[in-house]
Amino acid sequence: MALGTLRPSPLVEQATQHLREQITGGHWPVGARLPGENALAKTLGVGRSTVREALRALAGAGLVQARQGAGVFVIATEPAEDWSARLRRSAIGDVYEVRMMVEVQAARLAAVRRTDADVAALAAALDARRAAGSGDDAAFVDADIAVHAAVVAAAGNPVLVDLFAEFVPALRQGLVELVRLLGLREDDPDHGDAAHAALVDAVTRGDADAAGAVLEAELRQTLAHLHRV
Amino acid sequence: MALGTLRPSPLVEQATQHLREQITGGHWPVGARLPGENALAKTLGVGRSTVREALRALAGAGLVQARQGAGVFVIATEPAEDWSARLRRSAIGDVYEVRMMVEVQAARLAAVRRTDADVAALAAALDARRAAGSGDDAAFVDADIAVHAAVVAAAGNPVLVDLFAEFVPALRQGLVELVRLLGLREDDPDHGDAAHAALVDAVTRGDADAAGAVLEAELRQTLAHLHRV
DNA sequence: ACATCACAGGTCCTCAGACAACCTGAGAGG
DNA sequence: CCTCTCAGGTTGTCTGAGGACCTGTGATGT
Repeated sequence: MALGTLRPSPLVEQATQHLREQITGGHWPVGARLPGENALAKTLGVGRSTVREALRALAGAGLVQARQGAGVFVIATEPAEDWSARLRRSAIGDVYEVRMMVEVQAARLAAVRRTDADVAALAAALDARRAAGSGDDAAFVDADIAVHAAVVAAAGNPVLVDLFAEFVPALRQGLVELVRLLGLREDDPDHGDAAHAALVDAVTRGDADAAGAVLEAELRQTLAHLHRV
Repeated sequence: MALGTLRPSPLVEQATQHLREQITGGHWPVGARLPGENALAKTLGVGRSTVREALRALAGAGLVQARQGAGVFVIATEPAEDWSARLRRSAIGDVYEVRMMVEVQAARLAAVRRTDADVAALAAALDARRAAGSGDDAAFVDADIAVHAAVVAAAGNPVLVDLFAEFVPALRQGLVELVRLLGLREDDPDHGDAAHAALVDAVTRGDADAAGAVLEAELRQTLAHLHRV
């Protein structure tokens, strides 16, 4: 047995835990200013550098934020639950509706901002989707999502890319199920290739209205299928 | 001076960002041992305390773990951090752009779906915003955000409500700063009350086009201010 | 009376140095 | 081959110092 587990944890971790409890426990609400480093050091009975490292750990966790000359402020009271996981628990219809709202606007932006590199990536993703048409369901869904991700990436907003990435797990789960249940790929001989090609073409041409319309039509159709289930 | 005389952001954050990139970029895979604190200090051109705080921030984010006497080890390469924290680090302009895309569509949806309870909540939020017009900046920003949250809530999609909630901390931080820096409330005698009233009115009447247009105009104006900073 | 400005105090930021606690691997000894 | 010892390197902690920055306060001028 490791005797090391009995030894007291580093002071920094004790201090971090203590401060975290003050925050999550509501003693210091959002927006509150924490006592100064010297005061905290005295209160906790540790050195100033130890307090600084504890505060830095909380900052890394997104609970506090330091402003030079002003103080350290609480910016969140919870470790912020995983939004992506919450999405997976939500109704797929609700998720898909929001995804549609975001992605249609992203496609319009992409048509305006896409670079040459974006255009090449779009073409490659479209080819990959065609190639996956004969593969298994999961691989096809992945390739399909990759095309949509490429469109979002072409909008040139990193926050947008991150946001779409949050949707991917939930989308993947829901779409694989949908494809299996309804056999969409059999209903549709070209596996939706025409719609995706039209989307990529519109973005490449820089036609925002067409890009938005084509994408919205495609997504609305899938959304209708989801509501049928 | 390895980092130059100009300090756009605290050295700790620069060091944290640099180390984070090494990890997320795959330069240091999971299980790898980072160079010693003294070595990192020399490499980054900063003091050992600064390196320690940067490492502590990464530890708080769950990327690395320090073992006394052994070294600092990578325990995850993915930012495993929550989406909301990532938003706070993103450029406020990018965040605001995405927020605009989402919220304008939400407003259109709200105009179609709002219930009587939604209408009452909207009116209450609008009144609260008026009352906060004479309060301090933070309270006013909170009341402003509450109106927008009420609009999003009226769209009747729980995923949308969650998504907007993720934006709130980043928005709050950015807007408080903006209000303080530019003194927007002084430029605008009615504190943007007319625009908000028009938005609430359009949603109440069920006019989707008007709701989307009014909101887009207001958000685009604020976005322009952000780009001026 | 109001607006503007300078300033002092408090706060965080960064560095340097010192010592303690601890882990790891190499080598001595059995 | 196994065990023990130990030296070197590493993180943990504290102290002291000075710089940079923010904010409220009071003096000043209009």
